[in-house]
Amino acid sequence: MEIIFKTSNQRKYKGKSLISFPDSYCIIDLETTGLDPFFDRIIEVSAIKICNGNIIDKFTSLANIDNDELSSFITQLTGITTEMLIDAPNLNDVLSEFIDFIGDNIIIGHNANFDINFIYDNCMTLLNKPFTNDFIDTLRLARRLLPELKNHKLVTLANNYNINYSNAHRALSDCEITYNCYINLKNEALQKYGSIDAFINSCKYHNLKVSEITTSKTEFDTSNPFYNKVCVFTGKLDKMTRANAAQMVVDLGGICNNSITQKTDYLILGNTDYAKNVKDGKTAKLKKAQNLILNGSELEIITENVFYEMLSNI
DNA sequence: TCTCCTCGAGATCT
DNA sequence: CTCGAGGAGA
Repeated sequence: MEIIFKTSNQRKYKGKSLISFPDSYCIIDLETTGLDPFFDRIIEVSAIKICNGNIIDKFTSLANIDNDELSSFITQLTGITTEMLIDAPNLNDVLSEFIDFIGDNIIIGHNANFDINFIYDNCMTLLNKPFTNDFIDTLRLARRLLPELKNHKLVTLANNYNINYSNAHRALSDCEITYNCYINLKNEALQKYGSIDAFINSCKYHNLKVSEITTSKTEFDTSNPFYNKVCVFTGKLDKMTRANAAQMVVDLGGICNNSITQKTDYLILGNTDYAKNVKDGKTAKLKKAQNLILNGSELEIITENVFYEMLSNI
């Protein structure tokens, strides 16, 4: 049996994936012989250059694959045939021109990592330099802006915005489709979030703050065990999310907090097996709670199951 | 409070 | 790859 070890491709100088909506950029798309940059080859390269919101230039070229036979699957998918590639220029030359065309523009593509990885690896081997441009992925934007869609394939996005998809799967056509999607996604961000900045902010890392959870209830059963009690969670609950559990506590007139203090009444223990960075199987919150108890605090440490039993007895 | 880490789950590109 | 859930540490 033959075992093939893939070289570790770290792509150390690869650009960053950005969430932003610039007015100057290059849309790119590739057609290739398959999905894997290590085994497969680029057969078509296209780009559209946009400056201050206007299309100012386009680039497209096929690239030969040394008279290799193109698979029928790719021919059927793209319409590109083996014959069409025979007289095409070498990828080496195509790539040089392409890199010049792109310059230091921000790249935009649908599932941009796919194209960027192919370009990066071929730049390394053919031109002996990395491809470092930052990029914007319309797939990533679409997942954020259109979570209601079934999926976020380019065809689905195009249908959603009534964009003509009939010439899809040739590189320049896909660039045009991606361009139209990008314009629409920008509008989507404005409409759904009020401003581009508001959307970008919503993408930033966001911790669950259980202390900020509110309730619509106005009257509480003051005899329930959570009423006016301060609860803290640690670990991952098996049967519900922490947000849901915290909501139940708050709905009973309880208070949730993110850290253990003198005022904490209950520490609810979830599962910490998954967390490899937890030493001794004890989270920082559990250790702190145990110390407080040793010093005479009334704080109670309860398991997830006990927590549910207390809830079901109400 | 903010930043960075880890893990598992779920997609998309030709 | 990216995201969400959650932890650790400054």
